Parts: sequence; C-alpha cells; structure tokens
Amino acid sequence: MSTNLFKLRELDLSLDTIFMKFSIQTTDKGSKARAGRIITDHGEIKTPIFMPVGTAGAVKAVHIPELSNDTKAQIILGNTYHLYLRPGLDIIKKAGGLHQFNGWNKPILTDSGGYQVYSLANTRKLTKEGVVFRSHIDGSKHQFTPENVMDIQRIIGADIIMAFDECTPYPCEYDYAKNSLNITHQWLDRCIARFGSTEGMYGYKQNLFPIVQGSVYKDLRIKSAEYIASKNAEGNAIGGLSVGEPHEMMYEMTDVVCNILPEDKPRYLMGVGTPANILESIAMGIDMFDCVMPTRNARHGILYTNRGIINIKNEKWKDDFSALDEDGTSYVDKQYTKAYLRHLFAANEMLAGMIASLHNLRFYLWLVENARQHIIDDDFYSWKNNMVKQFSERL
RNA sequence: GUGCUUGUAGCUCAGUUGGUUAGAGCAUCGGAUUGUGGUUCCGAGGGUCGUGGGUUCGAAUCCCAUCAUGCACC
Repeated sequence: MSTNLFKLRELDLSLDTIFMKFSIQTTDKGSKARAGRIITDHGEIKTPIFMPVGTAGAVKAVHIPELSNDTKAQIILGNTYHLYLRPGLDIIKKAGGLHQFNGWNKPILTDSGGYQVYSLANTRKLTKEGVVFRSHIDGSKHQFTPENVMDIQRIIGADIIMAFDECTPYPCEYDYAKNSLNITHQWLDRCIARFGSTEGMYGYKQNLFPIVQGSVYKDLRIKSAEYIASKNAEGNAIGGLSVGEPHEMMYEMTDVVCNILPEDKPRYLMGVGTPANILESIAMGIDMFDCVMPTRNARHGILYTNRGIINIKNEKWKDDFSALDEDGTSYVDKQYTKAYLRHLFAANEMLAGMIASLHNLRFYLWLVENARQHIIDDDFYSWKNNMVKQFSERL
C-alpha cells in the first residue's frame, strides 16, 4: 500500500466524492472525441484509453513491470467467469483481492462473465434467475445470477465492475434481441440493488457500469441507451458489438448510443477492436476500449505498426535485419530485428509471443495516447483519417 | 558372396482382387482471429510411386533386370 493511495482516498472522502471521478479536459472541434481523466482509488486513467485484457489475472506473456513501465498500460481487465472457475473465490479472497494476488496496483476492470457464458461455456440455459452453464475447464455445473455476479466481483475487487448482461450473437432475430434486452435490463436493476446493498471488501471503492445491448436494431439500442442513461451510473458501456456484424452497423449503433449516453460519464465500447475501429469510435465519443486483438494476434505473429499490419511469420522477413519497428516506442522495437522475431516464431520459442505482445500493446497504448494529444491539439479528425488509411496497408 | 526385407510428397507412412485426376499426418507457404481455452480454425503449394524393360484396354499394385536400404548367414 503506497502513501499516495492513502492520501488519494482521504482526499476523496474530504471532497465527499462517493465514487470515482471523471472529468473532460478537452472536446474535439471536428468530432465528438474528448480527452478526459478518470480518478479511481488505484490512480488516474487518461482517456481515451485502451485496456489490455488479462482474463485470468495475467495479461498473457507480459510481466507486470513491463505492462506498467514499457507498454504504459493504465488499467487492465480481469474476468469474472475465468477467475471464479480458477483459482476460485476462496483463493482470491485469501490473497486479499486481485490487485494483491497479481501485484498490479493500478486500476482493474472486471467483465461480468455475460460474454463468456455466451462464448465459452459448453451448455447454457437462461432461467428467470440467471444462467446455468457448464465450465469449459471441467464440465462442472454453475449458475450466474445478477446477485452472485455482483458478490463475485466484490470479492475479486476490481475498481470498475460490469453489470451481468446477455451478449446477443450475430446474426440475431429481432424478437430474440428484444426479449434478451428486457432480460438484460431486469438483470441490471438486480445488479444495482445488490451492488448498492454491499460494499467493497478491501477498503477502496468500486464502480458499477451498466451495459447497453440491443443487437443491430436501432430502436432497441435507443431504448436501451435511454434506460441505461436513466440509472446515472459512474460510467456506461456498450456491449454486443464487434461480434461479426459489418463495421458500418457497428459504427451506426455506436453513434446512436453515444448520442444518448450522458456526456459527463465515461463511455466504454466493449471488445473493440482494430486500430481503425478504435479511432473511429473515439471520434464518436467513446473513452474506453478493451480487446484481445493486440495480445492474441501477437501470439500468432501479427504486428500492428503505424505504417500498417505485419505478419512477421511471412517468409519475406527471414533475412530482414532491420529493427522490428523503426517508428515503434517500445524497447523491443529497437532491441530485436524482424528476422530474429520470425525465427523465434518458427522455432516456437515463448519469447516470440512475449516480444510481439509487448510491441502490440505498446502500439495500442501509443495510439490512444496520440489520439488524446491530437484531441487536445484540436487536429484529431484529420490525424485520425490519415491513420485509418495507414491501417489498411499490409506490409 | 548368398538369402530375406523395404523403396510412394521435405519427413513418417496409407494405398482394396490391377480400374477415374495417387492420399493422410507433420513440415513449408498464405489467410483468419474484436467484453482471450497461449496447444485454434481455413486454404495453398509440393510426387516421372528408386530406375529400366515387360504383361495388360489399363500398373504404385503382376513379371524380369538393375540400383539403393536394412537384417541374417557365409
């Protein structure tokens, strides 16, 4: 426990701040982008921000000091579904929460498990209570309800926790999406009730974000956004996108929802996305992102650079001894050559995934840092368009 | 030297009583991946069936010779 953290908490109390604090520093003139900051009990997050995904309490292939000092991540994700199944709540509780367990002392956000129940669990049954599913690890039967998902996230102890929702697949029939949305809204009320009647276990504050659903149907998205906005939460999320629908639909839904969600609260677009997706969404007023792409693709040899996308496993790099990324801002970009990283992938060396993950995360964080600076400098729109053009290049 | 064995894709091997354009796994090459099962998925290229004859409408398959490999015995 640092003394800074202690002071911060005292400050919050003295200001009578109930939850975290979000402030907008600058709004872009050419778009709806904004540069802001979120203050949590584990420190500040400058927005727009990308949050590396650390499903099981670890960002795969990346050490905590690298995450903090080299990629310059400000907040990472954990996952309710995975942590609940393994190591289990008793271990997390004994450790003193996830921050203590994995040694990351900056902000953490946990996903509620709604998405994983849809994407991973073997069999799942929706009931009035919640969802009954079987573990993808050992087939054992479990139930998630809005109430126990809140309780689980209290035990994990993330700074930001997500409401329990149903992530609709794509494509999705209108009637299914409508019914699912009603369930998600009902579950939200139960999440809020449970969250409000409990408190954090480790002495710092937690914040609950509700999630807008509604598939690709504009009227459902509007209805959902209005419902979510009425809850006046500390931040709001958009879910159920980037599940296979065309980009145009994703952008349309994002835009519609952003116009309704409160301006003075952070907006989080869940699971997005490609570098271009992120910049376009920032332009619509999104502040927070998470995505497995930079880390998962890193392990498969895909590198993101500001000149385009590289598949480092391609034969053409085998005798290219130039720096991994001449423009890169991570130390691995200058430390290693393209030919060497290609060799590490060919040889199935673990270091390959570690180097590539570090590179990609640093790139994603660099991207949002730059977006933020260009918003402040008031030339975000033209910069964004230029960057998006670059990302369509395949190197 | 004699007897037996085996030669099919880069590697390890399938291939029916002789019957369309000879297959698989691995490797190679390329692609995919959006609130993460590091082990996933999809696709492509690659073969004078050791070589040379013969039989047959038709041979990886049957016959002969030859080369190579492995084993055993002199």
